[in-house]
Amino acid sequence: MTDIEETIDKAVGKYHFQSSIHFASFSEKERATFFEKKQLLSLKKKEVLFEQDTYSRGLYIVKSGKIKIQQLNFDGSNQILFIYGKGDIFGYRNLITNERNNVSAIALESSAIELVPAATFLHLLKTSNTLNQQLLRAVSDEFMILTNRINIFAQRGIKERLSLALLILNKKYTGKETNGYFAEITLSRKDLADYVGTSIENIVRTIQFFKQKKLVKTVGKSIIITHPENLLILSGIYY
Amino acid sequence: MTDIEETIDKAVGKYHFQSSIHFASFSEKERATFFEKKQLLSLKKKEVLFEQDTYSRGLYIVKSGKIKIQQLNFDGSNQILFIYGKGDIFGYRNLITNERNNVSAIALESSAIELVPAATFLHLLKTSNTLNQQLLRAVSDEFMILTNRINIFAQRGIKERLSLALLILNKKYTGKETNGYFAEITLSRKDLADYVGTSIENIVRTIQFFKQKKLVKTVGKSIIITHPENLLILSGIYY
DNA sequence: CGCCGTATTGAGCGCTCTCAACGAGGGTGG
DNA sequence: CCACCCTCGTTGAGAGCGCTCAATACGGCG
Repeated sequence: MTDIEETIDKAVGKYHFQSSIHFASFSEKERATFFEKKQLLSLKKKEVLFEQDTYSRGLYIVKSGKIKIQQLNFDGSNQILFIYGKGDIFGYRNLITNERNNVSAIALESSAIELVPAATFLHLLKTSNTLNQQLLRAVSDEFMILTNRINIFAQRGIKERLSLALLILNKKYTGKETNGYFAEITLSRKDLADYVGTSIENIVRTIQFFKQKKLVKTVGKSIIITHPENLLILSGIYY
Repeated sequence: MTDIEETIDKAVGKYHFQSSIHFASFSEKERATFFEKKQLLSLKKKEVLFEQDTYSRGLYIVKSGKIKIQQLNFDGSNQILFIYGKGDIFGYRNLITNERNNVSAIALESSAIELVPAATFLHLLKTSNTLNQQLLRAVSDEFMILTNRINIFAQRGIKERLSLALLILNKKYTGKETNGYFAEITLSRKDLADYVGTSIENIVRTIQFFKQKKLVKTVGKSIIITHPENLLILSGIYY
């Protein structure tokens, strides 16, 4: 990774997280209990993993694919809050607080998900201080990132928000199948709009603008960043 | 409290939190250790409790007064993320993650703050599973609230955001010195603007609009909600 | 009284949203 | 194989919202 790429990663890292648990620090017994009753779920594109206002079935771990976490409003508008990829862990916070989900989870592409049932998770939470400490650290970190994101949504315009969104998505969509640092972002215009918090038309126009400025290129419907350093400047999170 | 007030409280409750620890569930020894080295800080209006980019001195508990938590951007814009009042606990998340503060804390009025030093807190965190569990539950709850707020900032206009902000502030500013449910919100226009994420002029004009619609009245510089139920409808979080 | 910080009002521009129409591409059924 | 449909993306135009600059009012304090 080049210096520029590291700089970008560090700056963008304040606005998204990879939720995970270090199972290495678990005892052998804890790890065994954790995975004892796990189930493997297989989701097709657009399939719903869980619905808003339901209780969580357990803790989910993404083995492959991508899951969008979104919140639907009364007026029909929709906000995508997170996009989870391989290794990400979610769905457990509502178990801890014993509240209904305030979001839905839907597969963006074919995905394989591991489910640790609620009973297993809650039992281990009572007995394992390691798990408590790990989760506390993870959620605290994520809390900080959410505050940073509120700042962005409250203060920045669409160009800036889309710039940042694309830089985040570049990381989410990077994988061994893509060419080094630059990923092919295959999110639909609608999903992008819901992620950035604007209309589809605005997304399309802003992408055209980025193309004119040679910041990105498009291949079919997907987007590839060509000059992340300029996109970073445009995002307003770095100077 | 009337039915309407309860409805409002429930709806608005999804967008702000009262951070706290139930010391009752601590053992006598834990409680003693926790407060063993506490310090009492006294802050004047506008005095800085801690600065962005510094390490946290410890965990803060508000005994009286109000503290704003804000994040300053490169371009000079400022976002108020939270306003803490009596009983609120903060400043500890950065201790857990061992990162610098991503926000500053500044007194909105004369405030008394209890400081539990970092060493004490971190020591107890290692040994007390009760503390871990309590904090994990608190931060998980707050996480959910932040996601709800991101949705608001991403999707809603100024009228809606200010409506919600005033309803939240009404709760924060309610106290035994005020008349029942309706509080006198004394936040300055600048702070309101930084809280809602807009300009001072926009805040002033929107307040004028609210006054015309008989939703609020102003007494000097402070704002008093007169028809919270209509403000709630206007906020778009309830139908 | 004069000063300073804060609040208010006005005007104009630019951004963003909405409505509407058109284009491209993939899938399905005749 | 072609015609049709459906979904998704793109483009255009106009209205409204929100931002910025600038000027004026208000209120507390020295």
